[in-house]
Amino acid sequence: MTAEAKPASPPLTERQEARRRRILHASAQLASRGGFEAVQMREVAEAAEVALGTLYRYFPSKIHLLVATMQDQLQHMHTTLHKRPPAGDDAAQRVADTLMRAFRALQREPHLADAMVRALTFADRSVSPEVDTVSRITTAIILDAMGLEHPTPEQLSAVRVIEHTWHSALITWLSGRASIAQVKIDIETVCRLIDVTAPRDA
Amino acid sequence: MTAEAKPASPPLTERQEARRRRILHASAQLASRGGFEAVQMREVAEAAEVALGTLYRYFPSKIHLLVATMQDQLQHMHTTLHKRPPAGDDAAQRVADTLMRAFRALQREPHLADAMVRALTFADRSVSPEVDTVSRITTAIILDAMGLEHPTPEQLSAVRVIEHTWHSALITWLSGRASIAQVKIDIETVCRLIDVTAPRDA
DNA sequence: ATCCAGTCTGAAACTTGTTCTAGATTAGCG
DNA sequence: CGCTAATCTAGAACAAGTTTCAGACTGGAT
Repeated sequence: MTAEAKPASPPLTERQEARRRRILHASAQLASRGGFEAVQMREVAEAAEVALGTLYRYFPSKIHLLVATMQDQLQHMHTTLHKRPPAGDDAAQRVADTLMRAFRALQREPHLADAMVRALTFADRSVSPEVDTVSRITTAIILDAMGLEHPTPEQLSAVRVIEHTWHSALITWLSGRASIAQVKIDIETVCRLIDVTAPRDA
Repeated sequence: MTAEAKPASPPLTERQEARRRRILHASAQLASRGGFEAVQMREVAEAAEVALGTLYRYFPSKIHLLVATMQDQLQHMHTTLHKRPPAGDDAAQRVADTLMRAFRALQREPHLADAMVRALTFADRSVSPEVDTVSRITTAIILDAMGLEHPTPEQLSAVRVIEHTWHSALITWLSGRASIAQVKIDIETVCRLIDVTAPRDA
């Protein structure tokens, strides 16, 4: 389950892969400073030592770029979490722990988190495939924490609700309308759904 | 409970109130056609017969304008819902019904919904007060449906989670990544938290 | 009625995302 | 090696959000 599958329409050459990487790096770098607005396409291009037109060939819009940045970061987080899986009695606890751990990771770079999450929720239909990928990774993280291989439809719904809550709570925190304590409480509240939707082993 | 309180820093004259109304109307009108991108400030100004600078005096950004538009629409919806409160045995059912009713109302103008919700989640700190107002109205709608006067902190958390889910599910539907059926299921799932967090009358 | 401060208008200017173009470079191929 | 198609670059140009400014207008105080 290395989950590194890329559709890879045309396989990229080495230099192209390097360019792509430079671009994503520049994007994350700039985002880590001023957040969404600081990621200016001209600056990304310059920092990545790439022409503006090339940047747009790799990522057809600023939103695409930031969503791809999020994919990248989430991938990292997923493997990191894999190394130290949450210890806990029940699934709800483990999921809540995992999400709060992710949350603290994002706290370390709040501007980056801001840029990525704002892009994610602002994305329109043209970015659906990429947003879907992010969603799949998030789902995988949560299911991992739950320790489930074959979730029921009910459980999948609960997982989606948890994801919704996570994104939205993140936004309210990032825009200063909710405290970290409140986010924690709400995450724990939504995780109760895991118990509620657990299939009775009858 | 007419809930018409406006901080109203400087009380607006009649003509100013009329301008404000024309602007909001133009905004909703344009949004109903092409959604977020169709709400172009120059066009709003023209349709509202107001100079561009004036538009910006009333609403300091496109996001402010659209969030204000949402406030306006939500207010309508709240009063409409008041007239025909949901009938149902338990609170969870009533809340789910209410939200799905709101959902169907938004479905009638998907482009408008798109513009408003995208603006809402994209809003940064400078729009926090306005976004908070929207959140308060939404909370009021949900608490009304629950029939609660004095919710416990636990219940308030559940309500926030429901709001998170509502916004986020709306977005996934608007961007074509979830079906209406799925939204319905997820709304019903999250509403289970209402039962779970109901205080035991012991 | 007159005057002042605040408001509104029309238009230009500025910013940043996005598109376009002409010419250089690169990659793969015979 | 030499050719061709794809890719990359630099830079101009365009679009829409936002800011700015000079002058006209309005509403209220004297």
